[in-house]
Amino acid sequence: MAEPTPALPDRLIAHLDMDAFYASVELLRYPELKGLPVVVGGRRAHTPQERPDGTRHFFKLADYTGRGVVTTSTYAARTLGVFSAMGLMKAALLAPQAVLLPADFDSYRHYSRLFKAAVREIAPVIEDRGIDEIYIDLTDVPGARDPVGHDPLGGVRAVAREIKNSVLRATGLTCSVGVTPNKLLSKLASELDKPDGLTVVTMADLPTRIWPLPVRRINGIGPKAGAKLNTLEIETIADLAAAAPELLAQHFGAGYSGWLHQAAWGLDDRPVVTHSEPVSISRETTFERDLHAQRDRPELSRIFTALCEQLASDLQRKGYLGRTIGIKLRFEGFRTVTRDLTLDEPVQDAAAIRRAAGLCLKRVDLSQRLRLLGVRVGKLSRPGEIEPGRRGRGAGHTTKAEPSQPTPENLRLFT
DNA sequence: TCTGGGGTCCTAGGACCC
DNA sequence: TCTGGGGTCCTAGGACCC
Repeated sequence: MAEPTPALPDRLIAHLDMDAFYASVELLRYPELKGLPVVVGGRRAHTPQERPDGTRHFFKLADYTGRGVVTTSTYAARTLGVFSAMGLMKAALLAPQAVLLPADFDSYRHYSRLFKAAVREIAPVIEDRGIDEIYIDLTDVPGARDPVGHDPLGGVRAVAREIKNSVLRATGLTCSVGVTPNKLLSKLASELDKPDGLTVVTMADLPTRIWPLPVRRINGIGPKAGAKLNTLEIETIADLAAAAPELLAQHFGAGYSGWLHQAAWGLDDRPVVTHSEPVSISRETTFERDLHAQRDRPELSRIFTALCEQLASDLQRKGYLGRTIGIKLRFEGFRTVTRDLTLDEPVQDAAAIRRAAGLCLKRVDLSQRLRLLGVRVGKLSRPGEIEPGRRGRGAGHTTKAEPSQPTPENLRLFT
């Protein structure tokens, strides 16, 4: 009698993450940079220059001045301590000789479409998680549940291998794939053997593969929750799994503490969501230098109008109207403030957005200098669509927003 | 050496309606 | 006149993610 085949999990979920995506796309264009520390980030103006002899001049990180951050770095740059979201000025201290390239999102979107199309031909149930990663439901992919030899997971391993090969053929880029019974574990698993990894993790592997990791690796535990867990002497996912649920409930809300416990035990039943509608669309910009509402009024006014125009064109191109218009301000010192206003009828044009955003602006004290200005549109609908969930509030419209800080001198600052 | 730009979701208080 | 409970919408802020 043959051994009974061990039961496969109900679901087979993959997480696919492109390796150092933006930087890798740049290396396709500039192969002479392969193996060197390269950083993508900052603003234009650092585009490599072609020399008469056909070679290229690249800008060095040391040459950079300004407010940018690292968007991606190559693995060579990471060994020097340069990681995503780090300020470029700080990165320049760690790796002055690293090559700096400006981000080229059109190109990244192109490769993003290519890799997703390649995956879709093999496994059509895909959830978009941004430009460089996806979840894939492999449960019903032909062959995924077939054992290979004595390996019950041989079939899904082969499918994942095929997906990786197909992505490489379509783009010239490598990716890392984790396959587990759910999204939470797959996201962790895809990182275990980066770059160019293929990692299959079952519930039985939890103690050896997942529990030794720091809690911060869990998608949903950020800097704040991570630091708080550490003060409770919860450092690893094993510590979190062993923590008394009452202890967690004392320090985190009922919902979050329950989720923390479930996550540590590798439990997650979220489905792979193949389609979703946007909730909001926004545009924001950080200034090269901090601007003052009065002294820099013309410049601020121009930027404000431009943001509204870009936003309106985004809405029109994507085919949405929005009923809630909001602004975001970031002051010197990084304090961030938002204001929003919900209109009776959805709008799509720059003038209406600008008008509503101007009303929001009047509710903010503008005595501090600004480093960022943003405009947002929410409560989106399609043209002609009856807005979901909107019930008339009568003609009264009683909740007229009051200025949260009565600052009459703001009234005509840059509106 | 200060920290981008695009998002989502959650919480909490107050207004308002039944 | 006082008390009250449920449900939804609006607004502001914050945590988190890519």
